[in-house]
Amino acid sequence: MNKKVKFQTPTGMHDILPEDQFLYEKIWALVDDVAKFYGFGKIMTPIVEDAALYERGTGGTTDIVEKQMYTLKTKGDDVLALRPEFTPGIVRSYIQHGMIALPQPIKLYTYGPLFRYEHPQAGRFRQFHQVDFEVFGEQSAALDAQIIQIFYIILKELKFSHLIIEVNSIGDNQCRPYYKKMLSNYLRPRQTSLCADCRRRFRENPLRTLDCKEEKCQRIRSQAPQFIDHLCEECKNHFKALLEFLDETDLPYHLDPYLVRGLDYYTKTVFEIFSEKTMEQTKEKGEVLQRNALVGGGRYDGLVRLLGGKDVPASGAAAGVERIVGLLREMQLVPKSEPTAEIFLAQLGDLSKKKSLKLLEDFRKAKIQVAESLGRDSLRTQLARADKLKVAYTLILGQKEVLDGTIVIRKMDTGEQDTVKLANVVEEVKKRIKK
RNA sequence: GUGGCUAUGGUGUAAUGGCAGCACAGGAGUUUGUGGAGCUCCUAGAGGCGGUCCGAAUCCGCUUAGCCACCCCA
Repeated sequence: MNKKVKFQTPTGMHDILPEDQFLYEKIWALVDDVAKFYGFGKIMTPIVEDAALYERGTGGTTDIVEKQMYTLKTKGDDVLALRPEFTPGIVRSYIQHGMIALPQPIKLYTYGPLFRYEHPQAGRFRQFHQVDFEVFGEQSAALDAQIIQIFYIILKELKFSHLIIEVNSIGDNQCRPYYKKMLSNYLRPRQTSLCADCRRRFRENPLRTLDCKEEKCQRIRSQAPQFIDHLCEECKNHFKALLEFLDETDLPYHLDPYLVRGLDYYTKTVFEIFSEKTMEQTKEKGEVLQRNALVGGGRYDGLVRLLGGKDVPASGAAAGVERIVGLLREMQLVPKSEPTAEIFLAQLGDLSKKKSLKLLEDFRKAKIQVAESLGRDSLRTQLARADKLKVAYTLILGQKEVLDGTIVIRKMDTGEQDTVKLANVVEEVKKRIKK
């Protein structure tokens, strides 16, 4: 290895090695399956978009846009950004392709890498993956509930047990300005008692003081007017309908009146899904409750219009894949990776090595996984390799066998060996692994 | 952007200023065509740069990276 230069993954980014692929593949397959059933079509949008799409869509005052975007200038002087989240890109696609002309609702899903420039820590990376579901053109809370249900199902299928769904409504542009004012009026005389962060939040986005973890702030907010008491009629009804749908589906939700989300575009429904396990564990460590959501989302009725489309209601959510994978590992819910091969082909001598290539192809056609070690000549090492791979049978094709047109089938756990005709070996193996 | 902790073969670790050692993994063997145990041998290491010192993995400075926390978020 070169002593001077040591290349490694950029900060906050990781290789997903062959031995870890099965977990990701399992998640993709599950998501495809659930999405298909619920009528969501897969969409893949570019990893880079016009940076202005996020500045306008995600919101110029959000951290994501203010300090976490990877932007780049092309030779043609376009300013592009590595996507920090999915929603604006999908909204752009909805508008660009005139999906409004299609029968609504339009249900879309996707998954892939996202990029945010921030300091990496537990469950937080600069390149990470999300699974994302979006619905356009339907204002009913039924769709909000369905999205929550879909993510709940996905986590359930991955064997998560203690899931909790936090829901809230943050109103719309009818009632939110009104409530914001009310909250500000309440907070203003109490500013000095807030923590330093909340004093800043009070100026920038008073709603965010609601989910502060500082005890003194929590004391203050407990007396604060609650948004759900001051929703406008439409938002109130929408929220009520959502809760009824959730009751109907038996989802274990919890109304958290202090749940507000950082993105500017949310209206009405907001929700997050946590594993209670993470909460317990962080409590044990004596730390402040860690709120690493597995899933987060909500309704964004104003975004399509904001990005240049018609006034189309929409709702969506995204799950953090690395967080899911990390938690699966922590809770030891990680399934053992499947054995890579069922049988092993050991060969001795040039002639038999030549026959091996063709034989392997016969097994591939029969859909039987065969491992081999064609680079090695010693039978001893080949058997050792077969043993390590935990295959049930090893085929031994030696010089003698090649001349006789036969092959040895060795049962690894007992050491029993049968000699069969080379022409029949696929059939013979099939017979044995079926048992 | 701020703060705390850390950095030794591929992996996990040891050695408190004096020969970098161990385990696992990997490779070659263990009498020539039969695995799992044992044994023998081999491969492979101080993140980088500088400083102190006769001598640095060890002390100091800077830097890079990792982990964790704040902020914020999936």
